[in-house]
Amino acid sequence: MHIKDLTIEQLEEAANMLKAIAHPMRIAILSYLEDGKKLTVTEIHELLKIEQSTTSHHLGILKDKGVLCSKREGKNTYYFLKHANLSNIVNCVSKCTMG
Amino acid sequence: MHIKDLTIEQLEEAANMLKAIAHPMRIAILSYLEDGKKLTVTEIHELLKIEQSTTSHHLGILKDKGVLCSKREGKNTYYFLKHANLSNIVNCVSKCTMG
DNA sequence: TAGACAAATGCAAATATATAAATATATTAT
DNA sequence: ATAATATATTTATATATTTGCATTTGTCTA
Repeated sequence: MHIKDLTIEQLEEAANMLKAIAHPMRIAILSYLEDGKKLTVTEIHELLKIEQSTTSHHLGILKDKGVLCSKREGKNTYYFLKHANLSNIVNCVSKCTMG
Repeated sequence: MHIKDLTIEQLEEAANMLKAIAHPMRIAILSYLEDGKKLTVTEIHELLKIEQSTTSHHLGILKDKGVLCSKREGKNTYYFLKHANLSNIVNCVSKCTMG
């Protein structure tokens, strides 16, 4: 199956995933979740120096659009990449901006 | 240099590129521009069956954000990928939605 | 069960985006 | 110069997104 054969629904799903990623803070979040790393909301909120609720909101968007998964452990909720190869997207677009 | 070392400006540039791509019609446009292919506005407008002005608008966004380049030849303007590896982004996200 | 900590949600204001219709500009041919 | 074709821009309306504050929900521990 080839990209050109995607239905409008599949194009929309792909667009929604990319739209979820297409935000400076959310790209930063993904960059911290490479190699199967799992981080809590608080850890990300402190790493990025943004509000807890804003962090939670961003994570919710990424989860809702199928980019991240979450797993509750006690008081904490760990977030991690749903598909390892999603790091490629961030790597690829980063490369375009870095060089 | 690693992704995590991106400045806020670079994160924003990367986000702007992804935001430009993150639209069903614009993903479809990129899928037609694989392998260095060059297409005119009219060709894309007919392939995608969307308004000419809408097509031009989408192409303008992709060009403005550094995803596409354009080259005028007579009456026609040909659009093509700025970086070949940008196809990877579309391929990657497509794979996630296809299966 | 009360208190502390972690995360998620509802809300509102500011900002950004999408679409199409109408119009404008650029290029070629007659 | 004028007409025809290809693109681009302007404009307006509708819709979506971002952010932080305040609040709520969930979980553990004393």
